[in-house]
Amino acid sequence: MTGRGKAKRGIPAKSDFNSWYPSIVEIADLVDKRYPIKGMDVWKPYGLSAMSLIDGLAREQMSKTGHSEYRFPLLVPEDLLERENKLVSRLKAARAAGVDPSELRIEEEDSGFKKEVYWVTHGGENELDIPMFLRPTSETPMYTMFSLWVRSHADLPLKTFQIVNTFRYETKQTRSFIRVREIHFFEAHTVHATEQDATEQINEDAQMVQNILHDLCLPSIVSKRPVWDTFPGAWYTMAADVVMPNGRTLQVATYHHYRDQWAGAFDLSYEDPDGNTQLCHQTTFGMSERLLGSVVGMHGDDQGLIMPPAIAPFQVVLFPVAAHVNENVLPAINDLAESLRNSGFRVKLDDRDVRPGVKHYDWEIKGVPIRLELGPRDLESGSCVLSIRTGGKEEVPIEGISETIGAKLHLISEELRARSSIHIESLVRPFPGIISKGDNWELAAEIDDGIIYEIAFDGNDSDAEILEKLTGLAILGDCDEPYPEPIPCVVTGRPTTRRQHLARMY
RNA sequence: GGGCCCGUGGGUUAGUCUGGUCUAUGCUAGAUGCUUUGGGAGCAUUUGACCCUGGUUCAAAUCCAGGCGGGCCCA
Repeated sequence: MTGRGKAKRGIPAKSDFNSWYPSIVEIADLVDKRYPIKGMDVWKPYGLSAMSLIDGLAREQMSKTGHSEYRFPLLVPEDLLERENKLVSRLKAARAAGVDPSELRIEEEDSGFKKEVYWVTHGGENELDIPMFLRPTSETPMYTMFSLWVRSHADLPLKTFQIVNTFRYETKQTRSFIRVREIHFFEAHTVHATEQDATEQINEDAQMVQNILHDLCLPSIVSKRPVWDTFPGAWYTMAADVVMPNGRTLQVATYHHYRDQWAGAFDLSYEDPDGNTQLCHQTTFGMSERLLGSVVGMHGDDQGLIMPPAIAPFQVVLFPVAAHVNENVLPAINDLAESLRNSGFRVKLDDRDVRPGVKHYDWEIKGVPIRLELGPRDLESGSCVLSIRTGGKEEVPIEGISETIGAKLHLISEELRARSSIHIESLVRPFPGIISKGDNWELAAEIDDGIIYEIAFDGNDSDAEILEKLTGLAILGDCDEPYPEPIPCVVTGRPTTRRQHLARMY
């Protein structure tokens, strides 16, 4: 890390995160945002490769836990949506009334879902009898088929997933990977005989999310979302939030326990061993390219991206130095690249005819964990020079290079985890509390921008609203790590172990 | 949902307020040649732009209206 200082290719300082992020995704060649539709970027090979590796992590988890990959159609006929809308409306009304949903009449209420989807209304020049929409998520198409597939308890559990593009007509400001209109979506859907089985699936989902985030070197806050922030049709929603450098949280994974609510709407039932018909219990688990967005946001620095080794499209980039003065350099580095490739590393040999400095900067911006240069001097000494993206440059022997690289990659992952843990800890602080002033509430002390506040909270919806109005922040929900001892709730004063967070969400 | 701002080569930018050698500036990126290679070399040659439609005017990148596209802030 010597002799640097000036901005590279106009990358804004990372301290100016709101400028840095949109610049870096294009400068590092992850996406091209110039496609003329808001919120629909072109995936460039480097970005797509990183995303595919993230998908690989998800597939690995799915495979280990007995999920099978499916692919459902993109288009959904409008009439199927009616079931979903009725379900959502009914649950919404039930919540508002504080009544058990089964005791409620079904109202013809438009859930508003229609506004968020893209519609296909024509086939050629002919208007379609039944319009179709582009899936915003796949409950509707999948559950329609599940009800055909599931007949008996022997068909359960049914554990499925797919990785597809989904569409949402976003009207808010879009951001690459963070808020997009064409979403690269991972969704796992499971069907179980009992609520308990479904609950166990939720636990399995929680573990899988942590496994993936570990590989991405990202700490997270896992919360059970408040009732008003629960996915439509779900019994409850769990979410993992990553904390971005500007202190805003980014929801990167959700998993929902549906109980038998969706099964009721989609006639999804099975015959139990006693010959009785029972409704199924379901879960879903979703992730998206937001995982890549959080990797970009969390690990990058003023020099560019830093790719965690688990998903770096190239873990090692090799380039020759002064190959023209010693004709042995090129064959030697080719051998070196080949041997690293055979050891299982993702390797790129950059033999472009440009000066070495250019290559250093290029690959630094793209966040390649290790750059390896080999020149005439190294041939003499039987060594090569490694530049580590998280810092440091050193000469190492070529003998045993695969082991050396493997160890370095491991250290880089550890370093990234340490950095992001420090980062998240520095942004989460205790809440100063609120004070009652007659009918009004006031903050006990000023709160800072870009900080996540931890609270003990045991209040209801309107208590939460007081907090959210006062702070301009949102409640993430019940953290999966409650307080060991009860603490007075910041609003009601009742002792509670419910640890929650207030944050500005993306 | 409410408000504000901006559209000039691939990127970035000057020019717009005050219409006129603007035949449109600089940087960067691209191409070709020479040359160079252990952290962004140099020289020469060269490609490439006023969002669209209409209006005002002798004259529009510049003023006006509408459209399209993009960005920001607030609820």
